[in-house]
Amino acid sequence: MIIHINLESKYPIYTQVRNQIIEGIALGELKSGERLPSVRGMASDLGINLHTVNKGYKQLEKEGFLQIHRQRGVIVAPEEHRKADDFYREDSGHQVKMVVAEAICRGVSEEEVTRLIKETYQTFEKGGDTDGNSSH
Amino acid sequence: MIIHINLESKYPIYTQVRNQIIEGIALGELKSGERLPSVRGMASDLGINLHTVNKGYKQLEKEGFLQIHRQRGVIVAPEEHRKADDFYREDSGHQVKMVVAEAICRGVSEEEVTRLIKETYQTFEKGGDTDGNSSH
DNA sequence: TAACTGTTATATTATATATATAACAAGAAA
DNA sequence: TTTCTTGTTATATATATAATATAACAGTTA
Repeated sequence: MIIHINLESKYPIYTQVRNQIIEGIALGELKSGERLPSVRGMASDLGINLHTVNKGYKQLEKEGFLQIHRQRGVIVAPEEHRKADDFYREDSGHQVKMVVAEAICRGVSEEEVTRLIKETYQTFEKGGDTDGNSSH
Repeated sequence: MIIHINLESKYPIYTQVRNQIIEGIALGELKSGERLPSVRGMASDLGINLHTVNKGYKQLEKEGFLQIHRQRGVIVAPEEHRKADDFYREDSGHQVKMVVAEAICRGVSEEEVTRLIKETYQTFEKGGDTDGNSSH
């Protein structure tokens, strides 16, 4: 999977790495048990420091998306391990709250937001999906 | 309108101020043309520095939510002035993308996300709404 | 044995956040 | 007119975060 770093982004580099790995899992490009590049390999590919990659990996591990073994490397966690927990629900609840608040302020209706959600789901799920992310 | 600052939050103080003002507008607590406390007044109320308040106000002005006049103070911008533009659409599109990606990774269905959107809209719009934020 | 793994430690640089204090200029109110 | 209030600008300081660089460590794998 290919990750693009935008040095002009308002998001820190390790967050861009984190986000794009989550997108990769959602797209089915990264499957449970699949191995990710080593921190040195990924850093070298992206032209960034290994500690920056490590910071993104560590956050993903804390959030349940990855499993890190000191010598075996980094793999995508099994689905059971990344189930929705209270931390996730609080976090996504806050994000949705702000998206909706901004939408209301800008005169964007619930139907428009719902359509955007639907379209976004489709962009993630249209392709091949062999990791059990369908039929939920 | 009452703003609460959480010094332990992962969000900077000026962002908390910004977010809660947007929530206030969405809730109808803050109406178009309504005046906000001066930077000094708000800072004093919250026990923070006036520059921190100013930073939040400035961002909201840039985003079209507020209008700032050098001597007259700060007012909520009229609805026409805070219509959805390309910057907003790109920004909210990215936020929605990440919310959906995380949801898919955690086995949360489109229907569940849609329901959360609906419930969030209701929490904002159930009360009085006299600022034209209905029927969109 | 040699190469590779994430980890830890130390150091440095740059940027972001938050505060403190002072002064400015223009509008509003007395 | 004088006084007060407004956001703004400037300067300075402190702290936290982000990113990099370099080196070494301890197991795993080849």
